[in-house]
Amino acid sequence: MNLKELSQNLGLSQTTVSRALNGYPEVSMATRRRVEEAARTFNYSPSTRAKGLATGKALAIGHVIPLSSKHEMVNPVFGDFIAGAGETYSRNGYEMILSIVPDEDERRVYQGLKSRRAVDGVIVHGPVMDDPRIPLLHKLGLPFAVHGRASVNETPYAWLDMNNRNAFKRATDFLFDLGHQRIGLVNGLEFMDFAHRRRNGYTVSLVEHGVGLDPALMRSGEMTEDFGYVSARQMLTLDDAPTAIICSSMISALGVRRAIEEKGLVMGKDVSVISHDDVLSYLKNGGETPIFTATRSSVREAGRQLAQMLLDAIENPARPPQTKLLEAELVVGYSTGPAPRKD
Amino acid sequence: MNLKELSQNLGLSQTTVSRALNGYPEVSMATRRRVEEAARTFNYSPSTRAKGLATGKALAIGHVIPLSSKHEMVNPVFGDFIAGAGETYSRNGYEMILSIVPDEDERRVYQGLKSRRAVDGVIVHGPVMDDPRIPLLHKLGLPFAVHGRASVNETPYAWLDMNNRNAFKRATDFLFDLGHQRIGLVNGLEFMDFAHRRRNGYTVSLVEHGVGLDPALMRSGEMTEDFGYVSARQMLTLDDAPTAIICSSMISALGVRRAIEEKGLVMGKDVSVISHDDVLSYLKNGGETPIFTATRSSVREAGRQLAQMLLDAIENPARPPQTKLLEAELVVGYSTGPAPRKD
DNA sequence: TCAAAATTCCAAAGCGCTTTGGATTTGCTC
DNA sequence: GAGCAAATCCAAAGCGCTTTGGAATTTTGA
Repeated sequence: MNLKELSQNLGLSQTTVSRALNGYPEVSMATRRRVEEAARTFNYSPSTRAKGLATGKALAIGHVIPLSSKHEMVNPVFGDFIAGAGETYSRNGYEMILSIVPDEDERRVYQGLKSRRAVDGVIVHGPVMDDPRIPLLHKLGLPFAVHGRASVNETPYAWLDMNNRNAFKRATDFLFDLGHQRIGLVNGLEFMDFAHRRRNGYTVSLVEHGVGLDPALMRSGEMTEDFGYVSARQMLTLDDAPTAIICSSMISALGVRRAIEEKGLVMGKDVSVISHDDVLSYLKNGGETPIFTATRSSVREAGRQLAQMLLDAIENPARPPQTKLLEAELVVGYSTGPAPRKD
Repeated sequence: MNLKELSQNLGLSQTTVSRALNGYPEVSMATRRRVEEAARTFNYSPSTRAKGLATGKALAIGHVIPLSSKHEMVNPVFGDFIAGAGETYSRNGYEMILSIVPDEDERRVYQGLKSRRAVDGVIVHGPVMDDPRIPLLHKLGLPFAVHGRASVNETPYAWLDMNNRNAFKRATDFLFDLGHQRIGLVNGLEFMDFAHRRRNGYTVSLVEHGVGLDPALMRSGEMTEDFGYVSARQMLTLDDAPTAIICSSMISALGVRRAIEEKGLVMGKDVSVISHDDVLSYLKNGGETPIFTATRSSVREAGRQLAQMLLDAIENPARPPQTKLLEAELVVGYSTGPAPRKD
């Protein structure tokens, strides 16, 4: 069923039917109802392609997920982020189109999306320090919004980020308050912007508390369970082992816990652990009282909001780019406790 | 830059330029080269929308990810699957469009995709037993392919599945060979087709070995770390505790291991564990020698192949639906060993 | 050399929609 | 009941592409 058939069926012109369906005022209440009714029974909806051609809008947003050729890792956060963004899109009549791309092809993909006029804008995932995609997208004139930030870039752009620095500073402060002095960091890859900021928050707290940085307590890598395990194990075999560990992801926190328990220690008593919790749907942090003390910020909610920001920006290109910083909350679970006394 | 501008620029008609670009024979080698050259320098590529309108193809495949309103879980497997499928699409000039949909809206979404002519076909994710989407898609006349299978459905359809039954039968057999007699199962939700088949494989092996089914050793639930932990802990406190546990997911296997170690037992010695490993990029199962003995089948590879099957089916609608059953390999790691002697 | 066959190109229609510019009808006012 | 504004509707152009049906040019064969 297409517009022509529908309008013939109703004995109206295509114009009138189109207007009725799109809420234009120059059509009577009676006809509008009649048209809507017919559209429903014939299961008509306008072809996105044709509509797009006519309006010049794509009614689609692109998500380009980088797939590092080095580590071949699909960001585990992305499923939930996409789920959030998808809610916003479907509420606004947009499609989401997804490309998963080896990072050396990224430039080509953005150019393709632009020149094929396939999308009205894109979401940038997983920004790295001084991310080259930002000047590229500026140059292409393709509206975009970044999940996270890319330090060092000077031109303004739209982003939504969790306050990584602050979250990790607070987490570290919290551990100091509990009396810990030796605090380890199991971080993500630090060319990723978020990891860089987290380290920064951690560092600042140490400095403020007059504690020197110890490279042996600061690890950075792909956030797998095994990475958490290996990192924590190494730290815990040090003569001067940490009494607390801050961890960038729930998955690696599981590994950290394993290392602790393997040593016959008790998490939350001998060694405290704070993790960051993205509130991923398949990684629940316990029930009412969380297992891990964690800085918590829902990545799905971030998806919802950032998508909306991008749609707004597309709607209203004149407005300067919006930005939004979400504060993580600190939820206290069983994995932290007062520093054990040195005896 | 659009076709018109490009052709004016070259002093050719739109027809000729279009033909040159699409590999039609009625254009000389010389002009073709000239056209291709120009397209490249002007960074021209045809608008997908316009092309789709003209050809009647959408050049897009839809992925509708169900989001159960009950558990709100985004299937953690889906990121890697999508990554695989995406490779196939981009190689074939297709876009992937994604909808994440509360399952009560699924019907509407498929109808929408169809009536908006937004996609040429769809991939069905996460089939449940006797999945209603299959008759629905048949009725809509929307080409589709299923990742997994949906038992009980009678009409033929295209699918690609891992041989879940066989994998879990082999895993169970393997444990019997090692002398285990009490074997637990930590399965996914058993209204999901894959989980149902896995349980089936497990059951058949037990029966063949003359071992009765014990409900206390068979758990089914959302495959989180915590679910693995809780399930294993319960089993291990039984008087007649299992000496081996088979687990449907690496994530819950981590929980199973935790429960084992918490009891002061050693995995692979006191309690053997076999997991299914989807080879997710963020959940590496150790290095050369895997940590967990596992039935292994790459979900990313499944994505690649199923996408190709769907494209073939769209290309060639007359052909009867293709199906493909992938066998999982059994990789032996440190988590299994001979059954401990009863003393 | 000239007609027939290839080769190379083009004008225009059509895909399904929106939107402009106008035409027709209806409802009021006096 | 004439005149005018408001309400209601429509024909046709245009979005950027593919493709049909032909026209113009070149090559070939006798």
